[in-house]
Amino acid sequence: MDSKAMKDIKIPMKERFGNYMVPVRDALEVFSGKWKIPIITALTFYETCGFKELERIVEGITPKMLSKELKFLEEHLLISRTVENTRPVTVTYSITEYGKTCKSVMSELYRWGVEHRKKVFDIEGQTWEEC
Amino acid sequence: MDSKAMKDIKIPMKERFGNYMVPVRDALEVFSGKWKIPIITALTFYETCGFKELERIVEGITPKMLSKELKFLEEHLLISRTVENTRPVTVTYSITEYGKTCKSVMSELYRWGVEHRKKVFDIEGQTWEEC
DNA sequence: TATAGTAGTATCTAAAAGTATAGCAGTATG
DNA sequence: CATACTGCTATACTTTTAGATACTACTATA
Repeated sequence: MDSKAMKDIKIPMKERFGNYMVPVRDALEVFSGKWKIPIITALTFYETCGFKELERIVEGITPKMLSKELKFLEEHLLISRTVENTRPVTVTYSITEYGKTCKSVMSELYRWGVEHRKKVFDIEGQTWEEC
Repeated sequence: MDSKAMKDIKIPMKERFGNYMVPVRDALEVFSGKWKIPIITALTFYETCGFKELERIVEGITPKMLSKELKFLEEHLLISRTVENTRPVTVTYSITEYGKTCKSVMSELYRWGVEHRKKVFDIEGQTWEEC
């Protein structure tokens, strides 16, 4: 008997799923990293913030990272940047209507993360509350 | 009038949300990176695969990365590793029941990613189908 | 004039993530 | 006995990401 006929050869992901991974990676590009979700959450909560305000609200971020992430989020249409004609010039960042659609993803990540923490860390005798 | 009383000072995220970010980052740890989702998807689809099989299915991955990611996913209880008593020894990796709970997160990431691609890239005259 | 607040940029460094290449131990096939 | 398959590991390297530190330019206040 032909052993090659016996073991069914599993075809690669791309062949099976095509570009299934592409939008998933797009989404991950937006949500992964240390700072994007905290910034989105801050702007979702406060609606509008200045640069220095965000620096204080998103604790630990450096101006370089904040600047970089804000540019990224603006390019991805999640936030908007407005220069106010004040002295000194102030810049306000706001969540866009589109940016608010992130909530569903973030709450799914949160929901799964809470369960995951229970599942994985309860074994090691830790509890979520202690963190 | 006191200007400090006028502008409401926005308190930091940690103070406002506590450890809200912790489970979100836990979830992102599992789903971010280049290979974890492809591996989870492959094992969700095929149920059980050998190491070399995964190397072929998840195209482009190196054995080092595959080994590393499989260890990670096993530690996080998403997959199980079984050594079969055959000659030569074969090792099979399977998705666990718990591992299947990733589906909800992945489909949310997919769903949002598809919309995002439309929103962001249609502007530049590209369409999702071309990718 | 010194200080502090606005919004950032520039430069350098460290750490993490990923890639390339090679090799090992075991078994089975021709 | 050479080749090729199984399941990996080791080493060195590059690329990406993030962080630390300092600095600019402008305005307002004491």
